[in-house]
Amino acid sequence: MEENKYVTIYDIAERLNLATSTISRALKDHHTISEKTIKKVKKTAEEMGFVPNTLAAGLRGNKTKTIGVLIPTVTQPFLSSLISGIEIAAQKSGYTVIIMQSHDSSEEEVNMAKSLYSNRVSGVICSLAMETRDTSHFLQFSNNNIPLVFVDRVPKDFNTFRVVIDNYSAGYKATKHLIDQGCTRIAHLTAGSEFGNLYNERKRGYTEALRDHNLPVDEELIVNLKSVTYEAGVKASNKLFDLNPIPDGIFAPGDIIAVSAVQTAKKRGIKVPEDVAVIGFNNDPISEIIDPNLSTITHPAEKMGKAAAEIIIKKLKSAKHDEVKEITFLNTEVLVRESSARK
Amino acid sequence: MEENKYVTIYDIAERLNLATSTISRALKDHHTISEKTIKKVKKTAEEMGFVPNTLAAGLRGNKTKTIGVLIPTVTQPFLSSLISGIEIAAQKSGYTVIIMQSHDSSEEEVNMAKSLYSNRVSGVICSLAMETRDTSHFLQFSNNNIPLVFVDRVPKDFNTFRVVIDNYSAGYKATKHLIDQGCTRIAHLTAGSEFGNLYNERKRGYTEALRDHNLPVDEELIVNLKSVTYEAGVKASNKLFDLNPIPDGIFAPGDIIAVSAVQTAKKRGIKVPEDVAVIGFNNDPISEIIDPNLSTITHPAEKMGKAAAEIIIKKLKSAKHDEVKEITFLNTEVLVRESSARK
DNA sequence: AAAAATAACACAACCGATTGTATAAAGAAA
DNA sequence: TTTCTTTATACAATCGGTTGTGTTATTTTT
Repeated sequence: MEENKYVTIYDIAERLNLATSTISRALKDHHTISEKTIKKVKKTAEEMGFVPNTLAAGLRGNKTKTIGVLIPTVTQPFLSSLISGIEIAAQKSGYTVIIMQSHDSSEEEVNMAKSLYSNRVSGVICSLAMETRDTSHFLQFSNNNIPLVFVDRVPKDFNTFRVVIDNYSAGYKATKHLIDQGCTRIAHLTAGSEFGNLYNERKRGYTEALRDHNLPVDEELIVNLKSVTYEAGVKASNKLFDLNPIPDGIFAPGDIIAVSAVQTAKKRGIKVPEDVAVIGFNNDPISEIIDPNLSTITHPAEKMGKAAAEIIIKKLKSAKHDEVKEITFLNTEVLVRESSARK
Repeated sequence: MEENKYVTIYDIAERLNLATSTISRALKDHHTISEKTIKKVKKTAEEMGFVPNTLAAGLRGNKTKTIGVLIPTVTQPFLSSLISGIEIAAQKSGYTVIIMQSHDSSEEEVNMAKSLYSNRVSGVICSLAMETRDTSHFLQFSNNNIPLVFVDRVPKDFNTFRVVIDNYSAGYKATKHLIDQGCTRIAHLTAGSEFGNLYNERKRGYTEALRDHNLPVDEELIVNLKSVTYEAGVKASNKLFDLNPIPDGIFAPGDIIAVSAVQTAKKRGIKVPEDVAVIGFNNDPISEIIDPNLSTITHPAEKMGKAAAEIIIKKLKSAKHDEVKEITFLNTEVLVRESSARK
């Protein structure tokens, strides 16, 4: 079989009797190179099957046009949509995306951050591992002026870009929606420890909405999940339905959990939304397929990915050394479907 | 703010009054370097915050320990699980994963293949874009001895590694299962053109199973989908349920389609599985959440990803120039749940 | 027509790790 | 003590683009 070695600009230079610098510049339409030469070089490059070596360029220029993405997993709909958004925006500007999964382990996150640094990524987008408390492994990026954007699950005290939704307001909206539907005994499933401010914020929105509408905050209606899985949701839902009286509304901070609540209710002969109205979070694909359709809070995953990537790309272009790292809030909406429509 | 520049082996060398070659070797526990020096170098490297520059190493050694993944999208459960498997296996061997989405466009696939080549990936894993007919853009890999593995959606006539399931046999098994449940008028939803042998194979399994059990192959029971979406599934299902008599079994080559069939049936007052038994394909998360639970064919996505990555890593280790590119068949199983359990 | 400006290209250093080869020092063998 | 090994480290080329600075032609200006 024919073994093509990689074609380099040296090969082109030799063939055309030009200097490599001329080849390099011609391929980039540099103004000091004549039209004629540019045309000739490009044609020859094409013919010889030249493909530039990104490594060489990156090494020399100390920029790789690569965005590192560090997330818990790629299999959650929210996160795969996030990636999709990142990838699309990156692609558009000629950036390449490197993906690593922390599997919600801090230790892996630390290693992978190092690996991204080692790969000299131009920017980093991260959604923190559930476990992560200490975020000092991200200092290597911010200290070296490598744009760093946290998305969705963000640290509290790290001065860098963030792309998030307003979880407090989303939690408030979800709860208010249930109140508007006439619910007065609204349960809330929550998750995460005191560190994961994401679920805490939603919970805060929930309690505030109750207070604002003169409803009591009943601790027995707030169930803390060990993990955000279907099974954990079933367990928690059963706990709620064992109460007497049962809650007449449930706000779950994720669609999988909400679905588990809906199905647990159905199994126990409890009608949704008549006996208990349910609202989820994320607008996962399953929410509009399940029966009854699940009301939910939209979580603009792809938009968030796009926004995060664009922040990085913009930052790399301007190369200004500003200290102000803005927080981008994306909008969420209450999506009313069957599972909560009582009126 | 303190601006740490990247620390290089030169910096370490200078600090310790040693040659860079010594540093490089010490960091790799080379046997010609004394224990004492190795310890000293490693300690200093740690202190100075040295992180090796992957680009430099890659450029020099002409190997990047990077696996390029080129797939239609990351948001399909099957594909995100595939990635997950790839990433886990890659991580274990110190490989990095670059991901690109073709969005089922051939044109993008061509560009991205070039981009992967430009990034000098060590190996490539690809699931073809729906649109792709011509696969010559993958020759740059095989011609340069860069391991190339096609997964799931593979080309017919390209001599390289493949990781697939036996779609024919899976289609046969699914259909036979319905026959075993007593179905005699089994419909099949299919997709893809004559080029996408994946769906064709499943269809072939379907027709063969019918023939083997002396059931007629009725063309009006075979509906070709324009796209593999929920909406297209609803449309096709309605077409089937407009028939008189309606089919008593449906084999859908994907869970989303199967779910659409189940729900369309329910909406029309047709009972699943009593009036019509339904079996899907893939074992997507939704299949065990939907009511009734969906019978399906398991599609070992993560295993396939793992297998594909391992083939590449193994190939890179042996570096043998073998011409035999094996096909890896992974096992599928009929997963009987409620939607087809009539007995 | 001489001076100045510009165009077109060549030269060579550079990015940072790797690695074959050379050298110096220390110890062993003769 | 001299020669031969062995040990430990240094030297320098290399990977392939990029880019600042020279060096010729060629054209324009005065």
